[in-house]
Amino acid sequence: MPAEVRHTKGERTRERIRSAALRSFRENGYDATTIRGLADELGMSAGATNYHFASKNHLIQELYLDVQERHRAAAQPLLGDATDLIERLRIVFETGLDQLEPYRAHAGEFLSAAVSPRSPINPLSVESAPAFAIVEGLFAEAIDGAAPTRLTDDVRERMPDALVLAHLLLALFWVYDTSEGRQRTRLLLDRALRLLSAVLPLARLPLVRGAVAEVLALVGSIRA
Amino acid sequence: MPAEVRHTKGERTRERIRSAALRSFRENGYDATTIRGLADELGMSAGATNYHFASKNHLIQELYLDVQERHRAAAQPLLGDATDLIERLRIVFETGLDQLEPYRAHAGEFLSAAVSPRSPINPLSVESAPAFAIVEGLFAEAIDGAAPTRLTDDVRERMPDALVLAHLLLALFWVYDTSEGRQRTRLLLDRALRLLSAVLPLARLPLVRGAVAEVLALVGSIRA
DNA sequence: TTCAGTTTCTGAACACGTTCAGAAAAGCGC
DNA sequence: GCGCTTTTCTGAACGTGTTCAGAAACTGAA
Repeated sequence: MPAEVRHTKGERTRERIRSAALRSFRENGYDATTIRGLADELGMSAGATNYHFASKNHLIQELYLDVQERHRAAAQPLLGDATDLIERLRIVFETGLDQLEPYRAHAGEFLSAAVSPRSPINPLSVESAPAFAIVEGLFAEAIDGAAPTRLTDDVRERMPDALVLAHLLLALFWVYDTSEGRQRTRLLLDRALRLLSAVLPLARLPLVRGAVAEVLALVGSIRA
Repeated sequence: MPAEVRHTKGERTRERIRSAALRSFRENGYDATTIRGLADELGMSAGATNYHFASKNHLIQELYLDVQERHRAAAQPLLGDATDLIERLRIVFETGLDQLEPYRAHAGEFLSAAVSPRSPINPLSVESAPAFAIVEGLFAEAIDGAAPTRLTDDVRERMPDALVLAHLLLALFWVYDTSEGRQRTRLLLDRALRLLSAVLPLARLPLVRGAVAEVLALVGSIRA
């Protein structure tokens, strides 16, 4: 018996299924990854995978976590170099998109598998919260570490939550982006950040400020 | 032979399938509507439905058209009474949401069935263009019929396209809205329109105007 | 070591959407 | 009405995710 085999047999099997699924998702996409295929490869029956993961859908949750952890690993080192708020946001958005590239060829399959509000693994569900807490943390870090801006507190504190949703929207755009190398998504991000930097000072205007805060709060309320 | 039976047999069968599917979608949702169930009800074999509709997914296209035509029928009479641009937009958005209510219970199923970019019936696909042209026409009508505003032309002409996407986003929010009677979605719409009316004049500012036009153009480019 | 209790897995079954060879029906020119 | 072509439909088959009764493997206390 190898020295490092701790945990129960179940945990080991679960991990084997997890890593085989992640690899197959990346190589073959969601649809072409079949339960029976995974089971054959691992020398077990199809039903066995359902013992460890309630459904094929649940395996995507593992993919979320994997992507978000890579996102953090990619973004944090770069955040050290920038002080401007917009530039820091750009870093988080850009590195986030980078993590999606391996799944580009099959992005639509994952989208439709993940998007149903009934699904326990939809991005806004409670079950997905741990994964998206990572991204929210990144945005909070980007804001907190920026040179002092003239944001009012009510707007500032609602931004990370809204930015996570903006990031999900950008990813949605990315899925539908058919341009070479998804350059249109990158362009949109650049232009949207420019626009944001132009209008952010306006968020201090009396008429605008309250409306912005309200909309941000409502938008944020959609997450479970 | 009845007097009004024109068309070929195929057209009549296709129509029978269509209306049975729309009724079942409304009553039972997408998942619980099975091909075999429809076929039994209509006294035909399952394969027959596939002859008329390439896939179950394609039946949703019929639902799109149905919803959009009801949308137009609901919005147009009300547009006669309003002259303010924001109020006219509100009418189009509100009546659009109204049409979704019958499908509320199963909205998630339809979303995940419709959302894949690979699917021929995703809302941004060429195949969906006829349905969404209706909504785009409604928004264009809302803008054109409004009292003169101070919009610049480059922004004005890109608005209908962007508003259709805004409408899709609002519908996305609606799908995830768990509040009683989807009141949060209505509230968000109200507040977003208020915000829009506060910032729309700012779109004339030199620095902002170009950025707005660029972002609108990019956002619109996502539609096939 | 033994054995009872728990965890893990098997293998068959089910309902589903879809495909397709070929049968049946419809339509049409004569 | 006849014969031929085209349209429409059948019925069986396939592969899919999922379920579940019961078998097997594992675990820990006696």
